[in-house]
Amino acid sequence: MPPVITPRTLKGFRDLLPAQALAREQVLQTARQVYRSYGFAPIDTPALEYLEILTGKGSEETDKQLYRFTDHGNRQVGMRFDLTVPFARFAAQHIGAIGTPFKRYHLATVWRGENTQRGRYREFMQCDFDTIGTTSPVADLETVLVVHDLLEAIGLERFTIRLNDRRILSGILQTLGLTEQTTVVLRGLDKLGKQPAEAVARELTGHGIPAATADRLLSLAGLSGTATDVLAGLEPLVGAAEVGQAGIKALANLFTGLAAAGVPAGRVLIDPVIARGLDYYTGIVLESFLDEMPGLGSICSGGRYDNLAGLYTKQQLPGVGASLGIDRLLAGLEECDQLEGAETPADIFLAHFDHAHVADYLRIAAALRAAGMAVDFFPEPKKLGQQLKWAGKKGFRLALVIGSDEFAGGTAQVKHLATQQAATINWHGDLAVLVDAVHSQLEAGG
RNA sequence: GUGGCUGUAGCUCAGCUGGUUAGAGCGUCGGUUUGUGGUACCGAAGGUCGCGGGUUCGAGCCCCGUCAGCCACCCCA
Repeated sequence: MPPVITPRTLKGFRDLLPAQALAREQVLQTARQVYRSYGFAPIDTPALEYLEILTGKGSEETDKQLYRFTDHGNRQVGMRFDLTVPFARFAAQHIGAIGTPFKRYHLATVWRGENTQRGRYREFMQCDFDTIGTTSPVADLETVLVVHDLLEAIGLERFTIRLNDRRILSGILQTLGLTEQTTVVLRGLDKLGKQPAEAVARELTGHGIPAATADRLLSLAGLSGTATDVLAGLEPLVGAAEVGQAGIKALANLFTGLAAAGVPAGRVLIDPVIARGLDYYTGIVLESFLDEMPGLGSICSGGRYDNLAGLYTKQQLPGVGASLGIDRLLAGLEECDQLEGAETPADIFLAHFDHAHVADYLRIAAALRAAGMAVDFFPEPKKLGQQLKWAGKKGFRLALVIGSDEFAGGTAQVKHLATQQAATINWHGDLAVLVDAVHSQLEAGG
């Protein structure tokens, strides 16, 4: 007997059981539907890229997190750590074929060799969508609308989209004379949600920023209320800086658009502290949070950038987009027990009751499937009670019980597994009648 | 990557200052006589106490390492 190998998965990598995989697939399907409803088209790119493509940005952080290796052809290879960089390469390479404006979505797995935490894995999926080749505010508005529609379509009850515009921050930094310390300031502001204001203030003054200036920056966090209120509060901080004024105006217009599109007030608000770590954002930036779990972090983030593919082409490609972190979202929902527990994708359980009628069962199952219903036919003629117990646990909606008595009488029993209510169908051996009856039972079952 | 906490049956945990064959609830499986589940009763299976090493007459309990999870920093989905 050879020793068994311990079954295990790598840190940050995990298996999905049916309930989790079904939940993920359902969200993916929702994302596809919403993205497509706005005209975004799917693309795909390889999981592996030439290392130079991925490290081109030169950020040491991504360098550290990259999974990299040398392949058998002695090529330096990296695994993609997001979908934006591969998209930039893709756009640069194919812009002649796709033309602008171009709207794409991309649902795929990415890998980051960073430390794990709740909702943070080393392998996870992102659901990106972007519009490139236009600087129109309509595209910005549409991005927010897509995020809103998506979160709503997923069935989230309580979520908040937080919006800001990098130009406002730029304006404030200009007015305060802190343009040189942009990185330090934005990083500090980003922490305001998690850390006490004093700690952030200390960090800022530690970088040589005068205490009075730091206080003005921190006052950003105190701004709250409606979009109009917050923007009014930002005016004096932005002062005469033109970029900042442009940002304020853009956000004001954006909120007008959101209202026109029917987004409920309160779903989207302005958070002047949102900056987003990535340095390529230049216009609006957004993050979204589950109201119940702010600690989970943003589940859907994005923004506008001036030049997506500058590393790979001379052509300037502005764009705007966002990304849903589906695994983080699902981790959050699972923790709140908000995931549906079904372990089967099929609605109908067909009991294997009378072994002599296997051919009939197969015929019935085929007819139901042909009508678009998913049917699971139990493989063995176990005791009916056990079959029903199994079916109930798996989360089927209907159980179809047809034994020799039913076959003799041309009837069938349909059982709603959740409520235990049963109905008798008279189909007289006519499959079409049976299919219709089962279908209407499914609809009725809610 | 750095620091802190944690790791006992599928799940949630108990296991007194280290001492004989490691327990409970839930779940799973089987049964409570012939064709009907989630309630009740009976019974069974399932753990080399994450893994490896050390200290000890003796370790689930102590020490070291390692792997994994959680939290913070960092960064982000």
